Amino acid sequence: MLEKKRMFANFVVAQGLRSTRQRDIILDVFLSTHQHISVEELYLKIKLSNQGIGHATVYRTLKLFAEAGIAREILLHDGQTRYEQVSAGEHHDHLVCTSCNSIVEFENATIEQLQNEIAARHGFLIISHKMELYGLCISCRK
Amino acid sequence: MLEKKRMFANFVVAQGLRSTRQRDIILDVFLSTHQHISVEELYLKIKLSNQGIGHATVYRTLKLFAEAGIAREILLHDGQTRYEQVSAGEHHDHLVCTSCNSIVEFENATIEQLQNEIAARHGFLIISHKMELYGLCISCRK
DNA sequence: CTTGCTGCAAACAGTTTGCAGAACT
DNA sequence: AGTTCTGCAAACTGTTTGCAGCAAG
Repeated sequence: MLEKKRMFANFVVAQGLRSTRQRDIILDVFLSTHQHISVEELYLKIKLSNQGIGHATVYRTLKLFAEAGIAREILLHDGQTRYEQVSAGEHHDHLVCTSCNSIVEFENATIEQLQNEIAARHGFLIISHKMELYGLCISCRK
Repeated sequence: MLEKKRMFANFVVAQGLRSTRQRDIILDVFLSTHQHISVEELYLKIKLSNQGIGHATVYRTLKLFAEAGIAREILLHDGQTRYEQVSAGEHHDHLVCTSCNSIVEFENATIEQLQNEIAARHGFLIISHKMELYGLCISCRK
């Protein structure tokens, strides 16, 4: 939460962007949400307490959050783009070499997103996942 | 291939739909594709050899294929809906409910493909994999 | 003061839909 | 003959963009 505010603040500075009232408000509201929220839902939530923040700003700001690494775009099958918080405790997946047992960690947002889609299709609410790819590492292939 | 044509034919009969020239053509072209193809790409492909099949028909027909279980919608981040063939013999992964321990099998060619890409990026040769998504199933969510 | 940011409305892109005519059974 | 299906174009929906004014640095 504070962690993410700091992350975004750093990002803003690093990219030479500006800190604005709107971005602060949108970040607060976004961080107060759970699950994946659509842009429209977030926009309406913001509108409740803060007049005069437009759709465009919400769209633009969420893209910034994604770039800053505090939000992730989720695509479901309802034609709306949703965003979810990138949670700190997220773990990495693994490439495991069956020959020398070396392990390489990796992460891939697209796969995570597909996992969410699959879960949604089955009515599941994903809490965590485990993915391990087994094979031969570059040195053991030879 | 023939299998899928039969599946669709059965579906058409079962649902009291009609067999039409357009649906046959679209199915042929779709089955001749690999990977996930966008509706527009498919439409253009069809147009090459068959004049006068409209966008709307392609959209409507692909939805039918999905209902019939021979195609699957894929969402990437480019704003276009894509479809991939549901291939038999695909490896299944699992959705596991942490509350009632029920397990739902699923399969997703796109994830498999991404896994290969990731592996390639790290010089790995994938032999097998395991993916399990943990969460709450539709009945345990309530 | 300079430049980036915002809100608005218009523009866009992909998809869906209404309808009259064509095609299947 | 009775319906469903199709093609077209218009309508829709979610998202992006151009621009004039506003605000942060």
